[in-house]
Amino acid sequence: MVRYNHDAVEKKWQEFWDRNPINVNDGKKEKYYCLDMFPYPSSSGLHVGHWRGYVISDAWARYQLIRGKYVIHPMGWDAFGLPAENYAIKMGIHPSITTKKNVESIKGQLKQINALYDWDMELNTTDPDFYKWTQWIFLQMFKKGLAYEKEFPINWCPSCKTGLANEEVVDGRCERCGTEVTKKNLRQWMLKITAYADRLLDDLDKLEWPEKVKKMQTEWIGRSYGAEVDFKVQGKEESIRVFTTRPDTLFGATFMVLAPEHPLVAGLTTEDRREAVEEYVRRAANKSNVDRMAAIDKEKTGEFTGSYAINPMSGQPIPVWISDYVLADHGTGAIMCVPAHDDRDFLFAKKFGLPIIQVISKDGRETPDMQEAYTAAEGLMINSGEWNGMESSVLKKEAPAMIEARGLGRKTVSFKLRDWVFSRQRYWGEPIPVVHCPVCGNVGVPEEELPLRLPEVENYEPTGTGESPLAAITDWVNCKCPKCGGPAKRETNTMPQWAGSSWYFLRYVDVNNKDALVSKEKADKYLPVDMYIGGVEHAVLHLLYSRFWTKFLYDIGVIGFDEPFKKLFNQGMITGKNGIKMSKSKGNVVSPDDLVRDYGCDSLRLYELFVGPPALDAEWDDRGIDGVYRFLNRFYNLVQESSDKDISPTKEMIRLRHNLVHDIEQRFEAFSLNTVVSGFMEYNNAMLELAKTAGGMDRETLRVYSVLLAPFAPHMAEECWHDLGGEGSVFQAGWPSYDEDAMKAEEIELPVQVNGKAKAVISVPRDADKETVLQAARDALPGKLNGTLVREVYVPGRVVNLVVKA
RNA sequence: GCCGCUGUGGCGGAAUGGCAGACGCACUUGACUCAAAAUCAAGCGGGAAACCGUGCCGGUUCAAGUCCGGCCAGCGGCACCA
Repeated sequence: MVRYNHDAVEKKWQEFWDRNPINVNDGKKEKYYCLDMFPYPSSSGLHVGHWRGYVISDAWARYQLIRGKYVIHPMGWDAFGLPAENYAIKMGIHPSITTKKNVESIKGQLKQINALYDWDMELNTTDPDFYKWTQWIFLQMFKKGLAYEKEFPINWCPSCKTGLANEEVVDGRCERCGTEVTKKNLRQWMLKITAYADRLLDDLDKLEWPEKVKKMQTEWIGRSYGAEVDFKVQGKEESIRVFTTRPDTLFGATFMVLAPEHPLVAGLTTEDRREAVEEYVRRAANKSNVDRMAAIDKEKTGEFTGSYAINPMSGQPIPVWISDYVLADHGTGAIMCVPAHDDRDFLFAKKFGLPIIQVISKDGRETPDMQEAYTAAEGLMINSGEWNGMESSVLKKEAPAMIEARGLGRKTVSFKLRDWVFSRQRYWGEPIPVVHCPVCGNVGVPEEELPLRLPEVENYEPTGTGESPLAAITDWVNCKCPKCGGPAKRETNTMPQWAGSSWYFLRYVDVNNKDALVSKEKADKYLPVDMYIGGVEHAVLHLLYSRFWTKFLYDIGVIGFDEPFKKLFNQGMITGKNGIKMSKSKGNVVSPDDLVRDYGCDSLRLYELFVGPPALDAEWDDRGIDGVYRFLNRFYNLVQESSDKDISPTKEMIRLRHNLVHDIEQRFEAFSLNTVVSGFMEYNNAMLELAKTAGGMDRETLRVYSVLLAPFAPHMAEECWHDLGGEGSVFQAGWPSYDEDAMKAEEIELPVQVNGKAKAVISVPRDADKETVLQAARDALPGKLNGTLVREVYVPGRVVNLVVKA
């Protein structure tokens, strides 16, 4: 057995591909855009988990290439972000230097994968030629009123010393560092993503994405249909506006609850209640998200304001309370409470002895002594004046229009999605291109002045006061108003780490364009992304933001499509032993570098796929790589043994060839990449068996095998392709086809069951008739049929089952 | 609490309703070798066998890991969203 020298072979073909490019854009081929989520150039480098996604996408990209497409498969760097900045704070080294160094080392690691990456398209979000366009997009949003300033209590990470978007708060903690998030009243730049809420939701239907991700976005956007209803306050001018999804229960509203932060609270509070209410508001303000979530399922708390509102349908006065179970930033920050038909209102009413009026009933009668709320919209209306006797489910749909017609409120839609808090009080990000002028207000930096470069600073340390480190550079901050020429100050906040990644995929195909972020012509020709591969952790962050930006750029005519990623695949995470996430601090990081050195790129590529179903997490175990390495050696040796012989294919060999193509293709198309690899092993084992008697395999079958193997083990495939007399490159050979008829054997093996349990195997001609098969089955089981044969089942080509009664 | 995913040998895992455990790892034995490694060959769920075995309990079917109903466990998402 000849040992396959992976070092020499892989080096040889890498040089060959450098001289003879295999992925050539001749302008005629159909394009295929296969994209990886680009990495953050971290100092710890790549581990075997990063490889997995890159290998999956590269195999898919190479498959498209062999199928005759021009494949766009770029790579770049999402390089703004906290680690480089924190390192700068600690060591005083500018983030751009750290970033550059990390990019170089990771690029070296990436090259070991030998993906089809077109490095001429490489981009970096921290490159001024790139972030010029990030700023340009912001300016267009500013012009359209989609970027606006607002002061309000935002999520604040005390450790990162910056504000956060809602999407960056996970379980009340900072998505990055895990620190409990607090509230801080800050002037912020906001992006009006809520203006796109309906489209972001409805267009999910167009996407071939994992249902899980679509569902997460659906829930995040959180659309609910209902009505806004105004409740007049007794004896006062004001009215309280509520949002409800259950206007059908309006007659059952026996009290109201306002969020403690609601602007009307102070005005509604009567003197005798003031002390208690103010104390409650103070305590609620100090509660963190984590505290608030811990309070779910616990007893409700609240205070009576002393005021009453009028139920607009029944005309009855109902007390107005405050409680922290009502959220200030959802709906209108106030609710009507229908204790008979809402769990939370029921608990609140029980706790504080408030009246409960049942308005929906299954049988038209009141339920005596209700023990829990009846929340279904099913049943007949009772205690509801003119609505009595109506079907609740019907009324639920019709009530908003009826309420609107009577001038009590209006039909409306509510979303959970909030506008995107877009400014960060940190250094290492894109400067927000706005000037604050005391005369003209907020003025956008003129487009011809872009990029607005990030200035050098002495001190990167975030101030923690809500001011960016940039605020200390007075000669940068002080500037002239672009509109009136008077003295003005620059915006000192920077953009969040998600800015560049919201549009980078558009830039790859026109990476050097000085006049536009992408030319219309190239955008039409090469975009959007056909297949996007990455982890599931960005389901409501990057993937939502980039959909928003794409839709905006579509609306202003920059691009001609409004969804960035047609297909999405989320690969599972590779973990260390016992499912523990690989991390430097846990010391369980497995580097691909040694494995590439010892086993070669192809072996590691195959093993990355072989570890398990690509969508599921997998525990890494170094030992398994021996299996794929042995397999590659065996295949290599079979090729060596066969290449100089002229073995004419037997029927079995031809049949194997067609079955091979069929099986690999089917598994590949189904993205069952682990079974693609095991399929290669199975067929290799079968070929070795046939080669024993024939002295080798026929060259055509081995050539076909090499083509199929090429997306996964490109070097081995190219080597064998050439050893077998193939011309050019294996990647230009075209994807082989198969013939269904040629796949079938003349004799087939059929399992014979008795009462559904396998007892024997018979071999019959492929086209044998039913009686012949059944006779063969009976003959195969002498003595095992103790009982009366009551039924014989024959599923052609599959199974025989003899049903016997004792 | 709600939603989703997962549950199969010592391990990773495979099975369009049709021979459960493909493929691989680990392990055992043999060949080669002075020896080891590598390689090759054989074996490898339990049981002496009949048989029993895919988280548990039922059901549908000639036939269930697979379909249906009800549970249990682990992981993930959402969570006082009106």
